[in-house]
Amino acid sequence: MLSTGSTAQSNFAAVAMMKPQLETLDELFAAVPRETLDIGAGLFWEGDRAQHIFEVSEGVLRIFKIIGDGRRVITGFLYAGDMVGLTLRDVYLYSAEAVTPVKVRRLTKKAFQDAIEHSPELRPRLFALMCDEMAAAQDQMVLLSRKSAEERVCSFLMLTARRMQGDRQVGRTVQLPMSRQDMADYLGLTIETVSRTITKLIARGVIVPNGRHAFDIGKPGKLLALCGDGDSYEDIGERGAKTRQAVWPH
Amino acid sequence: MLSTGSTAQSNFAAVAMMKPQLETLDELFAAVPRETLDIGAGLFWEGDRAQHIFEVSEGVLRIFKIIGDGRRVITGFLYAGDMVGLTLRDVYLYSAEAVTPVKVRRLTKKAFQDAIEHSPELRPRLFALMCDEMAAAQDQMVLLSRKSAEERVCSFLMLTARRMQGDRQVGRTVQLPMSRQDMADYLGLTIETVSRTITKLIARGVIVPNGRHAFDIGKPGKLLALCGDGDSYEDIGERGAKTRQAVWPH
DNA sequence: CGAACCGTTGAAAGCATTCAACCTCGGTGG
DNA sequence: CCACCGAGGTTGAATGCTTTCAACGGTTCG
Repeated sequence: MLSTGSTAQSNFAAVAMMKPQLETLDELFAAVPRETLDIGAGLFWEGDRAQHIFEVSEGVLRIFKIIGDGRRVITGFLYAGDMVGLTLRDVYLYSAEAVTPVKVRRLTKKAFQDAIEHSPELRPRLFALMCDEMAAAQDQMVLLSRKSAEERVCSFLMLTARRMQGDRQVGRTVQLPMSRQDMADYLGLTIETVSRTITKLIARGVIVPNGRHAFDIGKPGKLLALCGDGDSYEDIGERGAKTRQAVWPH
Repeated sequence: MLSTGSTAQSNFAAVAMMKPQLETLDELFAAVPRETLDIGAGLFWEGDRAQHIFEVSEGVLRIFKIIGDGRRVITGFLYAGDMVGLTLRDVYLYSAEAVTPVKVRRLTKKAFQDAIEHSPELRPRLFALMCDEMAAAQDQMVLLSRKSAEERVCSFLMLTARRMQGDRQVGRTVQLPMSRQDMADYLGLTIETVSRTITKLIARGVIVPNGRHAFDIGKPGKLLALCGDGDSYEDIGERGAKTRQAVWPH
């Protein structure tokens, strides 16, 4: 499938000739022209033949699955720098749509695989990326499995705030480019519950509205405590001794 | 699928001769002695330094995270042939315990990485494995996000039945080695809800108890329809005028 | 200006949880 | 041998959080 031989034709060759030692996955896509997606436009659909790998270079994408009777589950939001469509299967397992105007670059799966296969630099980076994705997926399972509506919304605000850092996070502002419906479908709630929860957080001064799709974080410590992750940091909390089980003697 | 004692033997020979072309990830572990875990014993804990990669060669393991106030979320069950501890981070992101008596083999992370790095055969296999894991994680997000208690339990039964296939699935029997509490923590429900749901499924003849930790599937078609994945197959049930919303958004 | 979309708010209903009691089955010890 | 016990599992009733149904407010755009 992926030969190590010196038969490095394919469009990867062009890239390799210009700069034989790619060091980041970004650079892999650098030579490709950017494509534009309007708000709401689809990049690909669940079930489509998976022929390309994409890199988001601007904007926000939502990744989702739909089950039988129309229920939608958003499994993630992707920001600039994230990669989409990473799979070995022959079809995509989810759909991708633009939440905001989006710019992406695409590589054929084959080109991407060749590049990875030929670059000992890139492989650990790809591996790390997939590990991060798994970690995020597990955190999301925790959220969906055991967190209350308030904890879910607070976790989402914190996550998004963290993501924006270095990007455009001015002070303590969180940008939420997606609709309430998107948030609901990501958090496993209804649009009404999301709305009500946000209203309550505002009333308590935890967050301060700044337009409908941005909030200033009024009480960062409180917000963090309300995430329900309750590990360290919880200066505000009162919950007593935590029974951290003894380590297994083996 | 599993490496039995005898194949382990021959693989060991292959490795001993320094045969450079391993073809499956299984073989990587074949030369390593197996370790035994009693029921309930931990393999590693969330936060431990991640120094090893494990392969389950026998039994069932549960993977879980615990948040602040004792809430536990089981993110997966691992069966013979599955790998555990796959991460590039320096600490494990979850804990692993034995549900049944378990046998595992371990490789240091470094040894594993070296093997992968030197084997063009193995890399795509590892990649595929991680893709499968992501796919499973996303299915679980769908389950936790939008499925009813009944749909969750049925999905779990189907999943487990499928996993057992070829292994020890005799006829239409599903083995559930884990406790109801484990099931609840995996499905994002309480133990009582799991119990009640199972009772109802039995009453309807969808499943037939066969000891407390095994069920015969009385009505496979019905069970499948009740999973809520609602793609084809679901004409078996009665559930008359189900407002089958337009199928696909494109 | 009105229509459509998005978001908020209110009231009622529903599904899962919580609290509590009871059952069942192995294991144990008198 | 059998009574007792404890863990795991089941069942019942009440509570509660989120959902559902419905109406209203606000903003954007033709």
